[in-house]
Amino acid sequence: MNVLSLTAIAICHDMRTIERKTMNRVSPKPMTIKEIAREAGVSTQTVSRVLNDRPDVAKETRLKVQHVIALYNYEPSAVARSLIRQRSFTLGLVVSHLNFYGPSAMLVELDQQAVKQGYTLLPQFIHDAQAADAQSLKRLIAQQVDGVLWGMPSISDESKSAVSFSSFSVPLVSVGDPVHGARQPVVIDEQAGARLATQHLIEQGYRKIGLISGPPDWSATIKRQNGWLEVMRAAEMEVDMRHIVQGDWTAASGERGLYQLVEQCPDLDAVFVCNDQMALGALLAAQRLGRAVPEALGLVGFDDFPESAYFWPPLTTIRQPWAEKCALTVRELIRLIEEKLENGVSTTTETLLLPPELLVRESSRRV
Amino acid sequence: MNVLSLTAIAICHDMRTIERKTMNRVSPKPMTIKEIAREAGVSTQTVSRVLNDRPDVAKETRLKVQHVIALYNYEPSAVARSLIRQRSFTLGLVVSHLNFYGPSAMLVELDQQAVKQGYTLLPQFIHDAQAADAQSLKRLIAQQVDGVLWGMPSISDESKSAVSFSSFSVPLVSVGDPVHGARQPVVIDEQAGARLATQHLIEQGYRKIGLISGPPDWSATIKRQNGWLEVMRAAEMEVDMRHIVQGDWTAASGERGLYQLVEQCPDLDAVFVCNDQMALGALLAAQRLGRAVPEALGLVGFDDFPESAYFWPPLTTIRQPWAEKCALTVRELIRLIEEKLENGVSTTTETLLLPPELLVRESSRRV
DNA sequence: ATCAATACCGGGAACGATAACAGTATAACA
DNA sequence: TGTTATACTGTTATCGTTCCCGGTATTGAT
Repeated sequence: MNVLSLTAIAICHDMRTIERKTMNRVSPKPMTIKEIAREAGVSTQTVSRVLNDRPDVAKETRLKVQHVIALYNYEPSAVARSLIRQRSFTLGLVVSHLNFYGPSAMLVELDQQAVKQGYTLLPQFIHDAQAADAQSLKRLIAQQVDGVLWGMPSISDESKSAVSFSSFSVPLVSVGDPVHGARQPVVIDEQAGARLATQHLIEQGYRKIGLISGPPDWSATIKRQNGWLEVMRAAEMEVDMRHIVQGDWTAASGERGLYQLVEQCPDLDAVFVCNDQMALGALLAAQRLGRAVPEALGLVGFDDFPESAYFWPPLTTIRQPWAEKCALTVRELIRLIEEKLENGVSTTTETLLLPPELLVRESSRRV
Repeated sequence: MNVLSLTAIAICHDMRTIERKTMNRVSPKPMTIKEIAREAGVSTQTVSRVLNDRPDVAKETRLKVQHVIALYNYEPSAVARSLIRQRSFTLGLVVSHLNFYGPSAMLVELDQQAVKQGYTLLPQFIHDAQAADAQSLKRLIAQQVDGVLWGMPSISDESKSAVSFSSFSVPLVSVGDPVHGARQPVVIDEQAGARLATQHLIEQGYRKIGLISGPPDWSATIKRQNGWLEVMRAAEMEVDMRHIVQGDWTAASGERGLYQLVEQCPDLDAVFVCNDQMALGALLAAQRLGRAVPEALGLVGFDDFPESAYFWPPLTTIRQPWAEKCALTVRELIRLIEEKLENGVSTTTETLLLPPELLVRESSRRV
């Protein structure tokens, strides 16, 4: 590639010339199994047998049918299939806060895993987190999903009561907040993660450790807060309300949080920030306050946001095994579905607790 | 909230105690319209009329039916509906790279807009970007989607040929890369954005401006690169291959990119980085090279990543009107669908070109 | 009292596929 | 020759809903 070729591309890609196209293309209706059958000179049943790889079709017939299918680029209607089979090979997912790293990372992980197991993911995005209720589940059921993943990371007022969750016609497991009626096959031990973070700060010699927490309706907030509290107590450190401020997971709230914290508690020498975005805000605040990190202020985040390693200074944080959690949860849901299909009953399994991991980078290593 | 209450929460939320639950709940099959009809003492036809708010039902009958529906928490099967109506009120979306900010932001925007217009979004996530082909479209068609949004931000080898895209049974528009057979109702003028960014650096007095670009198979890369090139040419600045390095949108590649750039071109005094994550990496590299930003190195990013304002120094960048683009594109797709349903033909519309916007922050303002 | 118009309701077909069953033809064996 | 097994194929019913039609009851006008 040289600069001359760049110019050529520049011209042909110039978007300032308004593009015109006609759209009057014919839109051929998709073929049906009946038409394929007619073309191939067999019954629809035989076509169906070919589609589903059943054994009792003569080799010659099968080839003929396959030929016609390929010729017309035919694809059987998933809708008609779901209706007759009472099965869609689809997993519903109720999720919100995709603008945050955690939920969005889990979405792709869940989809990947579902696809790998021969299922399709049907996500239902909740834009108003308070409005996630049984309604969203009903919509998924109407779509004939075989099972549902509850991925809401926070507790809405509706779902707190959640009467109708328990009497539910398909298996339901949670990858997000605990919810009445849904099992959590896999849970990450965020409390232990918070302990790791706080412990690390103590080991580095920090003594007055504050907390910037998340919104109180997220269970993650509670768990991380409790982990911090436990270690502080165990180390017999001073803990009171002046050491805690509440954020909303955004960098903006992290910045505000640190200002507030140093005001409430001037001799503060470190902070455990409950996620990395807020930690970024706190880093900016520290910079503006003239407090060098980590020399004059220790800092640990949570989540291992992909950009955290490139903050200045690089952020020490807690990595959560999301991929493993998602993979195992999907696998468990599918197990429940297929087991229910056989026995009519789903068995009990225990909750698996996965440990997070501390990633030490410069921001919390005293020099 | 005081610290004592925190302890209480700590105990009841302690996840180290393994949770046990039995799952042998009854799973009542969802009700059908037939059962509702029987319960209400009317025909299924009448129930259907009530469900669809048709006028010719006696007020009394309607109330009775509605009561039964509410009683059993009945929801009509979307699958059966789609089958008979030949219409699903669902829009397919083919998309990849959800780990990046852009695609993920567009996903929520598209969904929000679709829902607002009474449709449901059915995303099909492509995990291997090279494998996005006509196959993914066939799968969506099998699901009876009424239209498809092509959201792939890069060009795969498959879709480059893309023979089968044009003869397609439902309307298809693109919110991502241009693709043969799909219109782009709305396009963001990224080239103009890149011109704004580069122009701004020149106005701040920088003279040797490098470029850290993206992967070559993203049209965004080409456009941003061309915008930079145009302005450099117009300002009669020196431009050759030593001023360009290629990244992959990640912060890691941005860091590497800057090292490489200053090596190739030691008198460099500014960089236009094609997205904000790479800009973050470049900021780290600058820090490590001992080049203060913006005094000793000007820097402008692209995309307005939510965290950019909290980088150090805060990042000057280009904001793209994604929300507007998504909203208008969805609206246009729905227009095409409904028009086609009436006339059988879709009309031509011109492509709308939206201008991005320069956000000046400290990283590119010389002091 | 007759007729037409209106309001309301139900019966049957259909959407596109599969399940269950019932055939037909050929081969194999007694 | 008859019986039975095997290989293959077609017919009918079905999933849950809506569309198209026809039917009855009520009203109002003549």
